[in-house]
Amino acid sequence: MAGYNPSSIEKKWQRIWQENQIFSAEIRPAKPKYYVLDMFPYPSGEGLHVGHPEGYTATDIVARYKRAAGFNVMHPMGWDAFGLPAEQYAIKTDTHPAVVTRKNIDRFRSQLQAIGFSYDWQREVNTTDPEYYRWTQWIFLQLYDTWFDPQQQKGRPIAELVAEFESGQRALPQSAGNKAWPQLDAQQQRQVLEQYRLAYQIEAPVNWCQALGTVLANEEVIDGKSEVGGFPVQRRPMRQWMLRITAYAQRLLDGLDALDWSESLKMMQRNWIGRSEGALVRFGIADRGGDVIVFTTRPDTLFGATYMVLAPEHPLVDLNAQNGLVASAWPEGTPPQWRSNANSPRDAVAAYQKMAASRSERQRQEDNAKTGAFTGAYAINPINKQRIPIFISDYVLMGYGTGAIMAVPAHDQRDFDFASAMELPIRRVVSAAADNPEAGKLPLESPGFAVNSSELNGLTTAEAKGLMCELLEKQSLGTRQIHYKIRDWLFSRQRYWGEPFPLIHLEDGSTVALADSQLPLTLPEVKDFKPTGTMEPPLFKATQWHHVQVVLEGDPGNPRARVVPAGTPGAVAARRELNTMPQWAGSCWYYLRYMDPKNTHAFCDPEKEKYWMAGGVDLYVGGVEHAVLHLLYSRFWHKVLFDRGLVSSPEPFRKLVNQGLILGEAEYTVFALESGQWVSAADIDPEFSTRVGADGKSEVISSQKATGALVIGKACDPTTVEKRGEVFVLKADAGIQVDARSFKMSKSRGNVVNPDDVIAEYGADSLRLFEMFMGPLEQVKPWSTAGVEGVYRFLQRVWRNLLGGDDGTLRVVRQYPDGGWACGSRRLTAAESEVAVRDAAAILRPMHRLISKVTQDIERLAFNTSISAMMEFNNALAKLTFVPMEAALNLLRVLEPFAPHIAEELYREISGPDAVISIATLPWPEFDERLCVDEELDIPVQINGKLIGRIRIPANSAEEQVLDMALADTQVAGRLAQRAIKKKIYIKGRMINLVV
RNA sequence: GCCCGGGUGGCGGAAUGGCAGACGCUCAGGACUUAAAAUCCUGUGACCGUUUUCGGUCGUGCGGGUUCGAGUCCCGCCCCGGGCACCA
Repeated sequence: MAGYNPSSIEKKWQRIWQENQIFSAEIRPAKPKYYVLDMFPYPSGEGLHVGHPEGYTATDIVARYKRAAGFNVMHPMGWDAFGLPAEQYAIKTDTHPAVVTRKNIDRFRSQLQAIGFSYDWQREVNTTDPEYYRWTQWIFLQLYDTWFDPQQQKGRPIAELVAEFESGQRALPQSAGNKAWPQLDAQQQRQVLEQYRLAYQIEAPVNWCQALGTVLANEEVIDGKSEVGGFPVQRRPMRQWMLRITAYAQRLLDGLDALDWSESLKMMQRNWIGRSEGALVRFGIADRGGDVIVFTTRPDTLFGATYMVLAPEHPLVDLNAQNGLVASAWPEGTPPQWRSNANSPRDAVAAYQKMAASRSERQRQEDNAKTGAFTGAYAINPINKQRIPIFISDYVLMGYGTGAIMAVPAHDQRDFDFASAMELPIRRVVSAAADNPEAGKLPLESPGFAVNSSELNGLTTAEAKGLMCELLEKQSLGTRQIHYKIRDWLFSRQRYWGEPFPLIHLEDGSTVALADSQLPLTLPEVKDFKPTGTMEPPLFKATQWHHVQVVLEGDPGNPRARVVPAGTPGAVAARRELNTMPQWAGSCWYYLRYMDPKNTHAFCDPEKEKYWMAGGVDLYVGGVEHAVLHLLYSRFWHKVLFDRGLVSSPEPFRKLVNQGLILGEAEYTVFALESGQWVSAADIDPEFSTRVGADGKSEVISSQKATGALVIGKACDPTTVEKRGEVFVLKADAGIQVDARSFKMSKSRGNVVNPDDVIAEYGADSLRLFEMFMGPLEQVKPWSTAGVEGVYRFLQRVWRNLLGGDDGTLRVVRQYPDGGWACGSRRLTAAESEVAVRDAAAILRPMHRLISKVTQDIERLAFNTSISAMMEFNNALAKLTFVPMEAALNLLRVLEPFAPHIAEELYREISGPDAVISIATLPWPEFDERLCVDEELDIPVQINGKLIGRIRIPANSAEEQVLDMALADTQVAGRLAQRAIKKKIYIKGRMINLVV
């Protein structure tokens, strides 16, 4: 029998699985379902990297294990294929994005298939397929047709809102101008409804990225730059589509509690939603009337409010507005430090607004110094009627709360800093608890007891908050308020490669949903899909597609539009929406489509949804980078679908695990000046940057701390360094510290590992095995080529253990009913049979232990220790002369989820004509708890917690017997001498401790 | 600054409060070989003593505590990674 040669067996088995549909999932009501899901990839032009197969292998192991354990498993894969990178590439190479996308998908699919994942490929989905995005559009229309009822905390159909308006059960909004519903015309009714829909359009400042030619969601902007490409992003007013995710903020927050997700991930979502409890407080404007409303989380400190601050963009300080509060002359007695060398408040405010507008988010963050301008206006503190000055400052953000604050410098660091700069009064209203080490200091931000606060005095901070809210509410000066940081989701993009919105704009300015029968609304085939260079989307150029004739159907206040040929009676001219949806749209619901991917009547058959989604997806694995984007968006969509009765579970993903990043191979970097003289890593600036050196290899550049001289770091051979204490140093010069770490894989570093290369050299099974053997799934870990060789050697040993002894013979033996033993077709001699019996007895208990260990470890996703257990068992097999068939089959059965190709091949070889078509169809082996422990155990004996010796006992010995044996042991007896034993402790099967 | 993770040999890591370092890598020595590779065997936390069998001491970031017993639990620090951050 030839040795282990992965390339000759892997393709073969992939074909057999495919041809026999081994992994197809159909509803089998008798079996419990198990839905195991991967985050589907964005098929980039780069192809797979080793990070993809990490999570995919983990889910594949669980899928294969669960199938064997009697579950009906759904394990699908698909493509998240709309989006910017493909479009950017298409523009650069002047290829249609559809062509680029198709090519990338084909590449990804063949790469994934080469790894041998047990996907049900008949369920493959592709977000750019019109038959898929037809339902993305349809679900968007459900959002468009839903309003959020705050009383019921639930999304309801627009028709129910109309009914409530009609019956007068619900009051119309103020914008309806005191009219009743039937008095409004159709256009007015549509406008009222727009204010309630979960999908709505507004003209508002948005994140515009000139380089990408599109707007971006808040979540896609990091430090004022686009997440994709790192281009600058500006705030600009534009008409945009928004999704009212804020309505679901509380539901999204509450839903997290019951989910089996990591605490850190839940925390990220909680932070993003950003709930804070406080109050809205109304401050009257002095001498002028009107008021300013602020949001505060510390209503208890209202007596300490000594001034107010508005954001520079606040409407009340808009110098062009009618109702602005900025004074035209400095009030009498304005101190010079408030005047900022300006002739009037108007000048000061104008100058400050200009300065603030020119500062980027980044600059604002980096510079924490407090600046501002006095508006010349005063407000009245509603609780003590004090006159307090009103300032503007960019430390107050228009985007949070009301864009205005009451400043309490004694109990807020920022207010304290501003008050110090402007010489404003600071009034302590909270006294710290006695044990608080910060007691004497200001500002005091921690809770304590109210002081200088009239009727609040003596109350704890929590009590004072409550009482203040009551006082405010009684006098109509304010209300309790829960505020969320999360903003509505900006949902439109000015790009070509996305789902078109199924919406029609009428000439009267109202917007109407397209009729369901007209879905999918496909992207027009255009030659020129490039950004227009203006703020108009590329679809603007598809004039024919863009201008249409429609007829309206249904309730005139809430109609649907059908595009008809020109000249159709009743048709009116209209335009299509030209924006497209963002990349996240398709991934918001793909896990639902897998259940019924070819359905042309619904996004998913309700019966199938009920079966597969009961309790949600059972296991979802993917990268942590989607913590607040995809995972929040799809929870939102899911909850809307749930409210509308379209899905049966309130949360989509019951258990979620983030796989850890895989870093490049560990590198040792030694630093030197340009002269070549070594510099210790301890003596250089820890801020590195990288570049490509003259020899084409990547270099690290930094500077020498003492002199500032340029220092160049180059990779050095691990054999030239050694560890001294905490650090690595050069063997040649122990004074020179070397930087030792692993870097994120990147093209520029040249440390990217391509799975194709690993498969070509070691096979898919070794790739899978190593990815799992590296360490815990969720942990960040460095790649190691030597490690891949390690698992490859393990697989070779398994192969040789079963198929080739040292002399090249089959080593697997089986016993016939007549009691005789055979190795293949050869009967064993009497002497050999005796050996076989002994081997079978020797391996019995290790075999049960193996099954037990692997079973439990897969359940807790501890794949690395499962593999260790298999290695140990295989090492035990190597010590035998013969390998009993049962031991071999069980090893292969538990190996199959991890390394399926070799398991299949060996199974076929050793079981000959009895073999079933695939080992994957065999049930998972059972183990006997009693056979998992050895018959005799070595038990360590300690005296006062110190190891003295060990005794050998029968496994099921009673405590008393064991202790007697311990005391009888000569080693122990000698140590004990005649000291009295105070306490005897026996932990069953573990150890003995004698306390003297 | 706030909130999560995490710190165990040369490296990746293992260990329901019960023999720390499983398993793998690396390295060293040996066997096989004309030789090399591959393979197999042995050893591989540090220090000390015998320098061969063997024996001893220390050891899970640091300092304390609980416990018969702590890598594991509690308190206080240090360091690393990640997230959020002028969010009122």
